Amino acid sequence: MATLKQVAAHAEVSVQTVSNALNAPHRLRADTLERVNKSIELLNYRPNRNARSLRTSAVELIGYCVPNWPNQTHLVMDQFLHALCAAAERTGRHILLFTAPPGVDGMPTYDDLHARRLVDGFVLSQTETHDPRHGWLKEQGIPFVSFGRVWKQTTQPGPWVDVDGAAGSALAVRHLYETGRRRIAFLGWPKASGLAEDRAGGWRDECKRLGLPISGLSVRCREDSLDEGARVTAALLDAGREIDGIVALSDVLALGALRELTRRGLTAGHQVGVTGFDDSPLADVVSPGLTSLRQPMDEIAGELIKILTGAPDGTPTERLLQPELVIRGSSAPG
Amino acid sequence: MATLKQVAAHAEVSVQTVSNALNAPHRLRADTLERVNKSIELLNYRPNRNARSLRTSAVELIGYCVPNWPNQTHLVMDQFLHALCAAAERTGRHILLFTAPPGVDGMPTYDDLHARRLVDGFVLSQTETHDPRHGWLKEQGIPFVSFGRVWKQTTQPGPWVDVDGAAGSALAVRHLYETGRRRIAFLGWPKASGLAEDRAGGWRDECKRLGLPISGLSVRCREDSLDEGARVTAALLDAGREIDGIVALSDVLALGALRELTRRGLTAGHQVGVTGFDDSPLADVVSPGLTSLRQPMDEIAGELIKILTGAPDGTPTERLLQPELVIRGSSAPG
DNA sequence: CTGAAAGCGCTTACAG
DNA sequence: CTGAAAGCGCTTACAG
Repeated sequence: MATLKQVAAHAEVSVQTVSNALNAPHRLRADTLERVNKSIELLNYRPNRNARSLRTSAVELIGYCVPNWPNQTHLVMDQFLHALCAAAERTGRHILLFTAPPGVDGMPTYDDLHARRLVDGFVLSQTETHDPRHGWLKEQGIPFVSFGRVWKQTTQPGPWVDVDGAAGSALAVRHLYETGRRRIAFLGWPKASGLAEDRAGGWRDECKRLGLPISGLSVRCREDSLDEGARVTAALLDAGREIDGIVALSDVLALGALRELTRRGLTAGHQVGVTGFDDSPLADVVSPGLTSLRQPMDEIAGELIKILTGAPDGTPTERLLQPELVIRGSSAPG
Repeated sequence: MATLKQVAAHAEVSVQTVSNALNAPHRLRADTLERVNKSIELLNYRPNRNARSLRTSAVELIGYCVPNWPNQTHLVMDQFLHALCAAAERTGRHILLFTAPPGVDGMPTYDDLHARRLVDGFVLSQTETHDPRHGWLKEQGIPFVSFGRVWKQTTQPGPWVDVDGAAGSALAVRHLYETGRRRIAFLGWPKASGLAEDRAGGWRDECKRLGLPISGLSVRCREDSLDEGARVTAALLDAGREIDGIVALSDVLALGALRELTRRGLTAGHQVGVTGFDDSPLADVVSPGLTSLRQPMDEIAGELIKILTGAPDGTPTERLLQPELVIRGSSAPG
């Protein structure tokens, strides 16, 4: 491997000039620049990143904790990681993956990675209600940005990017309404998580706005599973709610609803319109396909990187992005 | 941040001694070691990784190209990444994620990451038939290990770890046989990929061994989609093949088969036993669940890291691991 | 516009 | 067992 010194010798300039050619080319006279660049190319020179990082104390690496929740598979993680990676690379940075215990037990790992200068900062995701990581990192002065809000806190520590769940539900309700549905149920999650409340609120408000009934049409599932989605759908139908639309809080729940409809000889997208959330690979697995709310991954990733790497310190930044309804057969006009 | 120098001053030893306390503690006298360690703890010292890497020219980072194939979602990628990360961390290393164009167009990216010392080497996955990356990397002398074989080459460049697809199919056939099935079909893939041939071969051989028919029972799908799995299953049934078992090359294809069976009023796991490959999250999405062949992710990851970081140069290493059959309702005794 | 010098924080032979 | 010195490959003020 060629070094800066060798390039300098070859181009008959000082190392400083070569460094400038790379990092501040405008400082060089045109002919010098050209000569240096020729030498760089000829020697196939690539700056050693470790030397640079040591000097500048910036590693241009962003830490991301790869989640491991067997009970809640992150079905769009590959999409998210690809988008995050691509966004980081657009600024000359990369993503460093690591594992850590959940919650506060994982903080020493975050701290260590930062202290040993393996990363400049972190992107947090899989945010939980009362997530302790944000406050901890902020207190330590470790740079981070969160994908997802920490709910149930008056003011969230640090910057975040999230997708507007309420607007998503409203979009789904409006779409079902426009395809002729008038009794639209909502399938929610177990305990009152912030995310669930957000999406439920959007359903409720939009139904009210459209003059649709909501009483008895919102149900909570015990867990995010297909079986629960099916069970709850069965309960709604058995109770004689006469529903003709279902907005489910997740694709998994929505698929459960579809299964129950099929089992009863009802055609999803015909008698009952169904929508899910996140536009996971599951949405394309059923037939007809599941209408679902897509998270704008590229935009999310772009904002995360921009905030983490660009925002001047102390500027709390918050970005709420809009989901997009991907329409498939499960919500075809009835 | 405390530096080595400050720790040395605090412990009243030379920097060299502190370095030894960290990297070769056996060289220190017990009391010196203890004194140094106390100072390290007191000053909350963490060695700067960039300085270390600059000196040793090892970054302890392993590159992994995050795939982006919308048409072939990597359904177990999160499992793989978690296992890979954990295995790397057990050796003090981490995973660096990056994106690159597919095929030979991506090689400059690999080269650049290595030349600029962002990574020591690479883990390749999503290996394709005739994958050009292996030969290229080997030629450049860039360390790598492949998860998955490059088929159609007499001798594959570089070390690899893979899962025995033939053994997997054989396991599935034997299981279906043991639950009473005697006419077991195989759902394969479009063109003759090495992976597809491998798995098809296992089905064929095991059927022959058990004295089961194979003629007309092996079909190729045009793509890895649910619809194709369903279409091909319908064709088999319409042709009066009287099948009572289906070994599918992927979970997606298997799910298609299940859908078609359900559509015809047949109960999977009752009249027809069905198995898939990879034990993706999809396997748990259907009801009854899909029996599928699980790849031993932790073992795969462990071997990959061991080969990449431990093998002395020039030792070509090849590891073929065994999949495990995860039995669910789709293959319950008929 | 260009260059000589110092220094980022470590590790590695080499002496003692 | 411990220490003084050199050096990994860059960048950053600072002079000229």
